[in-house]
Amino acid sequence: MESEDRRYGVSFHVPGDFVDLHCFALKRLDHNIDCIGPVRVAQVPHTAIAQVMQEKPHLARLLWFSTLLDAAMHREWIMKLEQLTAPKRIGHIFAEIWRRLEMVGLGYPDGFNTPLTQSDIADMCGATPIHTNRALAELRKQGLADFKRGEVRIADREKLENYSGFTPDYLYGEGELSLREVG
Amino acid sequence: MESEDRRYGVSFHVPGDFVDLHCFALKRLDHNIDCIGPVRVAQVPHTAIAQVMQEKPHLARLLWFSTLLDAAMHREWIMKLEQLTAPKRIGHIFAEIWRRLEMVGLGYPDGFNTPLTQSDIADMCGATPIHTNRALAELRKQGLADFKRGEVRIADREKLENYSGFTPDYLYGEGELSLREVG
DNA sequence: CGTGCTCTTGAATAACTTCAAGGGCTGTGG
DNA sequence: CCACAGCCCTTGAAGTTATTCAAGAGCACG
Repeated sequence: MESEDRRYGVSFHVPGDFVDLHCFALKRLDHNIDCIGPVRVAQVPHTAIAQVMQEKPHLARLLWFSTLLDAAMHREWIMKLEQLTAPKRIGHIFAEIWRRLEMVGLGYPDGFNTPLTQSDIADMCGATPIHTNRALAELRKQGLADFKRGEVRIADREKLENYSGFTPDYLYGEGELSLREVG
Repeated sequence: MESEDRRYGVSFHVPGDFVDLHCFALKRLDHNIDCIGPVRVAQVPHTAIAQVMQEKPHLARLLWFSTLLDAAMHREWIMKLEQLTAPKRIGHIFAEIWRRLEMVGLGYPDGFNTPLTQSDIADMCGATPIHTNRALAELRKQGLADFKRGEVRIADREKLENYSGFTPDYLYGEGELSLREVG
């Protein structure tokens, strides 16, 4: 809680996400976007969004919905940071990553893989890398999650989610407004 | 960081804010809304929003903008919780409240008044009321801010904002898209 | 004139950071 | 193929920040 120039994470994206649609309406960006793993990017010019907004109200609402999803996730992160200890924060973010990867078909039955390092996780959990390392050891010891160089194995999903106070509601995964419908 | 049923705060509103526009597009609410002080409320039926969205694209974009502002504030809170110690978090939230009250003409040159108690502040800063109390004493001692039963006096704005790592960018107060233009 | 809420203080414990050092894996150049 | 550099992870120990438990003071309202 000292160093001025430490990086901090406010959210993350999985393949398929519309990245930083926010800057379309905000006009200016209040954060940076870093790539951790390899990425494939499609760009959407702002003029195209503006046109879609005008011509297809249903799609406009869908775009709006997608940014509100980001806000809902931000709120959950705020809860996480205000209420949970480091091991629980990490368990919580693991639960979120796993669910979100599954939603785009990239999860496994026993966990997931990620390009994130322990330092990256630390940045997203408001802890030092060292403390994060010890928290990970704790999760491992308790049989909740096993992180090893980007491979995360989770024996019992319910156990981990209960431990971390995670409920997937805020991901709005059931939505009839799901983005995936539009292809 | 222990008790299960503690309340936590993810944001606050000042008079004039469109409260929880999010639930229009999300359909379902992932948080509660508490009134701390006296309030005056105007309700907007969802059907009216839907109609405006369809007929006035410019207004639709304004509504969208207003929810993105909430998301930007969420991000700043995440930074605050990940990076700052309790006294700085409190200084930060004081700076934000002050600015936002000023934007609607409710601030004073030397601070602001608020119905918030120390416990409420604690809920928004992820600290216990006791620790919040000591952090407030620290701010007082350092001449940064003086909280006394809802009256907050700030001698030197710049000093407080520097101390707390606060910059008002994320409030997008200069916007040509400012909500106030529409009346 | 108490009852309840807000605020304050003290002391013991827990959570987290910082400083310091070392181990393990991977890729690269000699 | 080996040596080395660099990153990622791990561990120890001391110090700081925050929580918990406990108790009491100040103020407002009925």
